[in-house]
This record gives sequence, structure tokens and C-alpha cells, in this order.
Amino acid sequence: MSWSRHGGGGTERRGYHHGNLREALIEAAVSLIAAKGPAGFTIAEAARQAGVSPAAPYRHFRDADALLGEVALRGFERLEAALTRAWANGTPAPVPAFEAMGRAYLGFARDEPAYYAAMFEAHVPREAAPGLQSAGDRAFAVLREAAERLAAVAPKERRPPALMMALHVWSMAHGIASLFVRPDPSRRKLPMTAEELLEAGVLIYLQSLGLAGGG
Amino acid sequence: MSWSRHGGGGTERRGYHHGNLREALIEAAVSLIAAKGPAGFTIAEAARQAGVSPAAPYRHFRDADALLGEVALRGFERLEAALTRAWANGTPAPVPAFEAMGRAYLGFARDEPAYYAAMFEAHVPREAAPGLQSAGDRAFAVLREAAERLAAVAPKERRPPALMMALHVWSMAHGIASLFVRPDPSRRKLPMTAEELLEAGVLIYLQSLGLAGGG
DNA sequence: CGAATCATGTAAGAGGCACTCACATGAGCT
DNA sequence: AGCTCATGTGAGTGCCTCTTACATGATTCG
Repeated sequence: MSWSRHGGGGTERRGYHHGNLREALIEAAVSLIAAKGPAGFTIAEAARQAGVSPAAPYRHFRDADALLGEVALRGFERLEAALTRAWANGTPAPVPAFEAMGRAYLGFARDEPAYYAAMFEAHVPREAAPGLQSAGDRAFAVLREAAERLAAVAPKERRPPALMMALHVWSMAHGIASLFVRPDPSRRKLPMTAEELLEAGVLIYLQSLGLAGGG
Repeated sequence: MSWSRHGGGGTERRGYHHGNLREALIEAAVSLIAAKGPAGFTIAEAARQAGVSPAAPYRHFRDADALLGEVALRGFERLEAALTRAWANGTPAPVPAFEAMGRAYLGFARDEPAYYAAMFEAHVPREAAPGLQSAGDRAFAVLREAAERLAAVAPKERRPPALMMALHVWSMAHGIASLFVRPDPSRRKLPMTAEELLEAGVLIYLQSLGLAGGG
């Protein structure tokens, strides 16, 4: 039992029972995904890092998808927090705050690749973890509420449905993150940073609605 | 040797040698990915469908990534063809032709989910198949050239870099395809079709450049 | 305080897959 | 006909997922 004595990996082990195996497995999953991509993660390896036998994780997660789903869920919570922070309730002004949210989205994809991968690349079924779907909804809601606020200050005759604005911006941000922030066979070199690309795109879009600069 | 007699699957088998195993494996991979997602594809299962032993595929592909990479390569070729057809060299007019390209992109994601998944979701390394990177480049080039043509008819003072336009539109189309055309934990119901969403987004964007309707 | 209970961990194992290597087959060339 | 080489087979290694029966010890309750 090489795994039962000293606990090797991240979290300490105090006896036959681990003490906090569930959390330790989630941490291990995050670090494995960060290191080797979502496909490089295995239950067996996570168990090894946590210092338990390969069967132990099944006491806490039905299967690999459930563990990955838990990582994705926490990712959505973190993204929601990051977007909320960036939006800062629309301060100092709605348009720059909106731009800040875009940067926050790309920053999240860049800085938390493991969470991002679990959320968008691992293709975890929505029902893999309870609350996963709603965590995703809450993250989107931040963007949507910001869009409502923005739409409210647009000239009436150009005012678009806020939900549509939110979907457009989310799509562009997500597309840029997927194509240019993360490695991909279709990836190409950009003549600018991903953040600049998104900012320019959003500005052009908002101009059309009478919300930014040269509208 | 259940596999050596009649060849069961798609392609006929005439003896000890298959005759066209390489193609048969690619077809099998496409149908498997379509049926069970990119993770549901295995070399062993593809071999089974082709009616050969599990070791045979390795005579034609270094590993699973190489086979998946070949599928992705062909996907980029098909996408390039679809985009070229939709753009129709800018006829009848650049803006509607551009919109048609957007619809073609989403149509591709919807109608060829196996190819789309191999291209964008399987995370095949760019070097997995020779020519994969350049096939991706060629597909993007169609969009880029269309953007050049569009930019050329924009009012000079608003004319954006064509490459940037192409990147913006590609990103939005790809984001919409990823988030709303294909299943995903973050997927949500749309108040409109994906095609309508993209068309509206592109129109708003182009308006800002003096290229569409109410600019 | 001591015993029953139950959550949590282990051992063992069935079944599957990726990939390798030595060997078999037969297609195409001379 | 005989050679040669691409292509396919069989067998095997090592790793993975997930299951089942059993072990351990924290907790609860008489």
C-alpha cells in the first residue's frame, strides 16, 4: 500500500480515513487538467495525488464526469465572481465597465485554464453535477444584467433587446477565448492581443447602438 | 477471427487484405464521433467497424490523434468549400453574401457535427496530421478575403483593417456555434435561432462600419 | 462507557483500450 | 516463379474505469 502511509500528494493524511478526500480530489483534478489538459485527467491519477487507493474516489463521485462536473461548477462560480467584480455595478461608467467584463472573461480563460477547460471543453453533461446548469446560468446573468443597464442608456430608437446584446457579446468573447486564447488546431497568430481584439469588436458593436464613441 | 470473414461494417472486404482500410477507418471515425461524441471514438471500435483486427489501424495512423487529425483536416476542407460556395465571390452583393457565409458556418456546425467536433472540440495537436494547420488557414482565408472585399466598399473614414473584421466575425460565429448550436453545460435556450442571432450581430457590427442598413 | 452503525477506505478483479512486436499473407514487380 | 514489402494478425503489456466484498474507525446512543 504505497498510498496509505504518508499521503504523498497535496493534502495530509491522518490515518485510515483521509479526512477531506472530496476536496483533495477536486484540487488534484484541477492541477491535473492544468498540467495535461482535460483528457490527461484520470480518476486513478487524482487518487494517487490524494494518497488513496484508486477505488476511494468512487465514494465521493459517481464517475469521472461527476468530478469534472464539480470542477466545472466551481469554475462557473469563479467566473461569475470575476465578472461581477469587473462590472463593479457599472462604475465608473457603463461602457468602460462593460469592457472590463470582456477583459475579465478572457483573463479567466487565460489564468484558469483548468476551470475553463472543465466548463467548456470537457463536454460534461449538464446533469453530471447538481447545480452545474444553474451555476452557468448565474454567470451569464451577470452579463445579461450589465447588458440591461447598457441598453437602458442607449438612444431609444436604436435600443436593442438586452438579452440579444448579452448573447452577442458572450459569443464574441467566448469565440475569441476558444480560438485565440487557448491552443487549438485552428489557432493563428494575432496582430493584436485577444483583449484588444475583443475590446475593438465590442466598441464597434456598441457604436452601432449609439453607445460608444463615434456612433 | 470474427472480423476476417465478411467484413460486416461499411466497406466490403475481399480477403486477407482490406483494400482500402485507411478510408474505411476515417469513415468509421466520422460515424462514431457523430454517434457518441469525440470521446466516444476509439481506435478499437473503428477497427471493428472496418472489420479488421485492433492492431491494423496502426499501419495507417501513428495513433488516435493522427486519425482524428485526418478527420479534422477533411473537415476544414469541407468548411472551406461551404464558405466559398456561400460567399459566391461576393454575389449578388457583398453584404448579403457575407451573411450567407455566416449561415454556412452555423450550418456546417449543425449538419456536420462529427467534423466540427474533430476540428474544434477534440483538441488534436496541429501537427497530428500533415496539412492540418494549413487546411485551417485556407478555410479562414476565405473569410478573410471576403472581409477584404467588404472593407473595400466601406467609407474610407470608417474602414477597419480587414483582418480584424474577419477575426471578429469568425469569433462571433464560432462562439455562437460552440455555445448554442452544440450541446454544452452552459447551453441555454435562445429566443431566436442561432442563424438569426448571428445575422443580427453581424448586421449591427457592419452598420457601425457604414456597410449595412442604418449605418 | 461500550456497542452498534455507517461513512469511508482497501483489495481484488472484470472488462476495455492504446499501443507494440514478432509473424503471416499476398500483391506487385522482375 | 521467386522476391520484396505493404498490410493484416495474435499475443501481450500496462493503464484505465468501475464494481463487489471486506476492513476500519468516527459517531451516536443506550
